[in-house]
Amino acid sequence: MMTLKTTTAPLAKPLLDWYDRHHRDLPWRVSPPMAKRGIKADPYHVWLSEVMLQQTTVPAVKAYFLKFLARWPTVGDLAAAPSEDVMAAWAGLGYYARARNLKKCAEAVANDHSGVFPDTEDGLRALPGIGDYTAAAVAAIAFNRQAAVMDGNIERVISRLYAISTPLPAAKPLMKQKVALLTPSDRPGDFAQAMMDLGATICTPKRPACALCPFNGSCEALALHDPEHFPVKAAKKAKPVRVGAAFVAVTSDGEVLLRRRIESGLLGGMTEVPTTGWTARIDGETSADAAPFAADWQPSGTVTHVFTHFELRLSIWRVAIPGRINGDDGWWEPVTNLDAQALPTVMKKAITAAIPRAFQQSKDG
DNA sequence: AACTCGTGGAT
DNA sequence: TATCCAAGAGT
Repeated sequence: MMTLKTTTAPLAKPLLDWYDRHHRDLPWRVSPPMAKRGIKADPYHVWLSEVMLQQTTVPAVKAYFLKFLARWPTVGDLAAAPSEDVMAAWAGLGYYARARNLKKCAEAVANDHSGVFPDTEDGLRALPGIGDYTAAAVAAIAFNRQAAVMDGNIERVISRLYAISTPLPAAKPLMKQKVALLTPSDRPGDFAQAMMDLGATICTPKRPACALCPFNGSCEALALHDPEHFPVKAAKKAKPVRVGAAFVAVTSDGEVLLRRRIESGLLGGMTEVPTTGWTARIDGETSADAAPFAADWQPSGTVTHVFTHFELRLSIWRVAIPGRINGDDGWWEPVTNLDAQALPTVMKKAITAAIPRAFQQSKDG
């Protein structure tokens, strides 16, 4: 007779035991030894780190997290900060809608919740920039709620544990059910973090270290001798290549013409040098005819930048002029102050192509 | 449901 | 070099 598989809930214990020994120490995390001494996670720290970590690697986040925390120690401080400062501090981290929503969320907490984060998944989910994942993660990690946390790491772990052959993203609801069944009432936050650490360090996309995995006696993908086959994903679309131009004008006083992009869409609300009207779907003009003002524009090479869904090749034009010229919009910024601007990486590349040492001229650098 | 939305490191 | 992909959210 066949043995019915027991409920999967008992898998939480070997995972938590593994986590107690092998957890990563991260700046925003209260590690098990600290928790044992009664240290509680700060919801502000948990929320800030979770937003930064959305589609972003741990190494990239660390410095930004520490910088934000030093500059805005509480959610109230962040709520009171000028948006331009927040966008400039976020520059380089990508997905800039996160920064816009971060500010909105901080304001909502400060103004509508007396400066205290909601302590339930539903309450958190209603805030700007907090989706299914982040609501569950903050509820579990900061408030010890038994929430089912599902991110890319956990999708991989679950898809292998149960050898789920349905492609993502269609398989997400099933995977979330599985996670909910596994999540314990005791230490749900550590369980979620343990699952993510496991996915990041053991159950990796390539060459998973199954010999070290606390689930290796239960993993169906390992039993099939092909863990790398999971998760199955839908095919991706090819990235189109778009072209455009960027214009770097420098006065004899060492000022560069900058302007602000519209609030929505690609690089929304960020600062740029004048560029032509390229988008993910439409090529922009590449010649100096499209410059913000007529001048002796000089070609300065091209910059290639790969976004998530398209590749951009920008023709760079530069000109040295005696003094300011009225552009239709924008402002003139000292080259020595470019580091303080909300310049996304693609714009730093464009400026560097025209002014090679532009970002080595900061006042305190 | 399918798109849009950055960046840099690993393989 | 090309591809993947990393603690996803908003529309």
